[in-house]
Amino acid sequence: MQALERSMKIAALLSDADQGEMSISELSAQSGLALSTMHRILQGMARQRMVEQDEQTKLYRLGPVWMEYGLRLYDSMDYVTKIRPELERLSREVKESVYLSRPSGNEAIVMERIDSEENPIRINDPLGIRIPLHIGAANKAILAAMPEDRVRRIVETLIPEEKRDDFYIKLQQIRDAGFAESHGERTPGTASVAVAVKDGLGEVIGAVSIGFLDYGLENERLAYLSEKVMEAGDRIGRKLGAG
Amino acid sequence: MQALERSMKIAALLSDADQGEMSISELSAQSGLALSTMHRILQGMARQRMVEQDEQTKLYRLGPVWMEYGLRLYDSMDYVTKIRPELERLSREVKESVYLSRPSGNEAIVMERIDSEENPIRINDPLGIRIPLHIGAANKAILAAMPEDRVRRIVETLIPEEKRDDFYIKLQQIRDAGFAESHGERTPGTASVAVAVKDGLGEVIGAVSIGFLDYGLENERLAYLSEKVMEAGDRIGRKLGAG
DNA sequence: AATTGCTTTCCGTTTATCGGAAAAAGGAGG
DNA sequence: CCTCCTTTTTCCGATAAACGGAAAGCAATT
Repeated sequence: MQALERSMKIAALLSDADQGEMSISELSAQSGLALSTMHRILQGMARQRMVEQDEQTKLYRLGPVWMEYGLRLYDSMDYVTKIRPELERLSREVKESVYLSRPSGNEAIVMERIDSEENPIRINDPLGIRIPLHIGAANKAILAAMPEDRVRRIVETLIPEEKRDDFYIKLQQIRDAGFAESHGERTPGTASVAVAVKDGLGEVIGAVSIGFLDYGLENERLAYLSEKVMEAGDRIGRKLGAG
Repeated sequence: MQALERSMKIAALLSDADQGEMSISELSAQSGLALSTMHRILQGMARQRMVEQDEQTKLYRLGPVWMEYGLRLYDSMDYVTKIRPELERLSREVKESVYLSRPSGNEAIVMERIDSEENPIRINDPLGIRIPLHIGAANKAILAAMPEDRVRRIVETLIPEEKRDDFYIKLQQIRDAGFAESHGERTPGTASVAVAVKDGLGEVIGAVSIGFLDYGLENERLAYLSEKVMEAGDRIGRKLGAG
């Protein structure tokens, strides 16, 4: 099944590209595939609308199928009707950017971002990026809310042996506090607070988080943000629990 | 490149499936592919995370890559920061569901939906579906705003020869009125009003529309909605034009 | 007009895909 | 607990489909 493998590699390259566009020779160079091979695969991908080629510049970019299926999945997950309005509310309350992440394997995908309209500062984690589950407040909140055996399996693949005990202690602190916080873990100068969200069956379906600048922050503000993020998490959980 | 073709066919089947899940034998039956072939392809797709298999039920469903790339594309299009807040505002104003569609070939994809929190009635076109450009108010608004040669090419592939003249007249009416409306075209009992949205370069990037129940509707309400949708279209256009 | 830097097509070789058939795994019923 | 049936997974030799080097097109640039 190497055609698929190569296609997905190409999709990944395009997704990370500067303007989301690359020439056939650039792709060939970066992937190590021969030009003719690359050309043939791109033709095939284009027929499936996985990529499209700019008529003028000949550059390739990702096609519409990704969004098509992506949006359908998104819409099938109660986001639009149940979760997003709560995120909007939280964002208006705290006047900061608010995120929703969703676990997927050993990582979480940033599913949703609401930028505060009143706060010009944008930390702007892009939607769709994957972040390992041990990094950041949102992901640690997710881990802390998962059943123990699953946590153990994930921790054992992500964290070197000698650091695991510290990490388990950290997770327990998150459970005790009811929220997770991180400072400068992914982006220097920024911090975030987060809580996990469970569906009606008790499954962890993601985490709500607030991202903000970690500069000259008073303790009261931090307490306020963590209070608000917990409230939002509660409200979403109740919405999902009720059906 | 038949592996790709088959994979995308499978993705399409899964996307249309009941709960978004199908067994390998169901897939094999519906696609006409041999079980072993289907199994091999699904394994390959699973390695690329295009599908995932439920550990208990063995059923397959679409994997996370679609959302990953879909969200990144979505985020690269100014939706989150510029367009969505205006849709929220429009939805709050008119207390109805608001949509954003985006053209892609001869069709448009429903990119965004804001359900009014105060109005319990949900028409609920799902996100991600493709609708031919000659169907519905939003899509006709898009067509009416496109350059003439492009319109002609699209109309000639979508509409039978004897009905084209009527259609061109309809498009001109939309241009004159400044908005498009449709009644029961896709879903009986529902109607919508829409305007096209252009970016800074004058390219049509989509249409904003309001969907509502077409029952006992006074003329004033219709005039109000069309007025509001045009205002929202203007605001978005100006945001995009400014950069 | 010639050069350069790309994209696209050609085509003989080879290798990865194909799918029928057999094996394994899971349930349902006795 | 065992048997029968359904569904999933693995095997493997034949074959068609992908491979990629090289040549041909195409379009700016000098």
